[in-house]
Amino acid sequence: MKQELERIDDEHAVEIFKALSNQTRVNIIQMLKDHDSNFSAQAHVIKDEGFEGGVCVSDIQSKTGISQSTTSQYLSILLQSGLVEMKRIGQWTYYRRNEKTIKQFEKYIGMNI
Amino acid sequence: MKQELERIDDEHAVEIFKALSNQTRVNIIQMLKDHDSNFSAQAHVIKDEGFEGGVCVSDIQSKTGISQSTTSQYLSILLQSGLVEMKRIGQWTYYRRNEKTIKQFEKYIGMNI
DNA sequence: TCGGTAATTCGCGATATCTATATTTTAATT
DNA sequence: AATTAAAATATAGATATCGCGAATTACCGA
Repeated sequence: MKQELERIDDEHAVEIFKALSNQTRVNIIQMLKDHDSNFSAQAHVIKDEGFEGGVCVSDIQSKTGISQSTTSQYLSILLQSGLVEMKRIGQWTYYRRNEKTIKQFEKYIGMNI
Repeated sequence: MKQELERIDDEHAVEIFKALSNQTRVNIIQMLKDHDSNFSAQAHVIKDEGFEGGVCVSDIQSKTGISQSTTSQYLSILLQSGLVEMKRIGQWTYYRRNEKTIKQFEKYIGMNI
């Protein structure tokens, strides 16, 4: 995954635009924002383990309505772009938003678009 | 072209992300921002005619380095998304940024991404 | 009306994206 | 070791994007 220590450059920005140029992937980013209301109670939401806000693939999949494999691929596209980060714990892979990148991206838009 | 009277919805946002998911198109948006330094003097920059900041296709084309037909297509994608607006004057078609949409887009990012 | 220049549209092959099913990998459980 | 569940990867056909050259349209000036 993209390690955006500094600011986002044009190439990285285009990669993010690509990642967001699909309605389902935008939905995923949005539902991860409200993970509490979207994945409460029974879902495999990480509360401890140092990965707050993380949601596992199958829970995301059941929300999107698309297949498991597509969900997995879409998550890896989002991961590649840096918009989300992931952590594998046991047999689950948890994804959550990477607010740092998202903030940098916002800043990029304001300054470069 | 998209007439964004109100705020941008998800569908429109995805269209804008698609428009920006290409380096050349991002370059065009950026060079139109600095139209003064990019297209000074000799260029067919509109100073009057009520379309300040407008640059014609051939001037944009010579800056991008891609073919004239591709430039034209890219501009129509940007127009469709609402990121730019255009005005035909005589045999020239002038394009300039649509700051209103861009501002709304920025706002969308901040609130919905 | 006839050229000439600007711009759009058309047609195309190459490449990429979309999204699914099937398979494999990883890890937990019994 | 066998079973089960989660997730990733492989494969594939349909569709979309990329970017070009060629053809077409639009508009000017002579």
